[in-house]
Amino acid sequence: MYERKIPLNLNCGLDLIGEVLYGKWKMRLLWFINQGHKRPSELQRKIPDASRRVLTIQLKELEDHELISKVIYPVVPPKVEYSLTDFGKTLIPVIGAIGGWGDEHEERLRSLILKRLDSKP
Amino acid sequence: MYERKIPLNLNCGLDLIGEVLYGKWKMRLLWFINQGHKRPSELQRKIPDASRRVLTIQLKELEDHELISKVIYPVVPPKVEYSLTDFGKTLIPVIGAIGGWGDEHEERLRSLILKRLDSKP
DNA sequence: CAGTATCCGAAGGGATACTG
DNA sequence: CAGTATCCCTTCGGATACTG
Repeated sequence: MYERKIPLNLNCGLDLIGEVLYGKWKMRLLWFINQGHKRPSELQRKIPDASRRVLTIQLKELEDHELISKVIYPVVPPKVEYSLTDFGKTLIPVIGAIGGWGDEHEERLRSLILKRLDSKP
Repeated sequence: MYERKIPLNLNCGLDLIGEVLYGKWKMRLLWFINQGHKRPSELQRKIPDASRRVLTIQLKELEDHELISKVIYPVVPPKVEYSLTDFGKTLIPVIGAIGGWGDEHEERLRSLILKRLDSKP
């Protein structure tokens, strides 16, 4: 049985959603899958900055958390498709709100983030 | 000048909001500050699982990102108060949506998270 | 095409003790 | 009360090469 070394907090909604959405590319994966980009190679093309390994890992986590489901077609070459579960679909408006806020304040955010990095260590 | 070793992605709203909200306790800090819990010791009491050091760091980051502002009263013992900026206030509905989704699916999430941890390594 | 194995560095965050 | 300084370990994610 797995034992986390760093304590897990599951006290409130913010903790809980953190557990399923943390991971650098997860929200984008959900977003693109929702838009109909279902195959791993497609997602990889949509998110070229991510390594294939990490995409696979995060897709697996999303699947374990029942936000997406996976269908493997027994053909050569292999074909795989992901789709949102009903549960996963309920998250889309939330991700929309998050991304919407980010888009709305895009320039300001970019400048604040870069300013902070410049003055850091 | 600071240089990130791990690439920074600032391509879309989801990246940008990630930069300012990543950090284990940041959303909760904003939430509690919004509810009128302004002093560090108060926040510490609200979030006992976090160490004082990390709270200080994350408060500083929120301040650098102009989501909160800090007032230091020149008294002994020291007194400090944080408040949301107008910019920070625009985030509250988003955090509400995030936490709301988490609360709404609380039981299911908790069980999924724990199940995944159990079967992990 | 999809996924796995290995290796490694970066960054987050916890504990503790300390200062003003 | 508020904040800082160390120290250290966990976890995340990147690069690359490989298998079915």
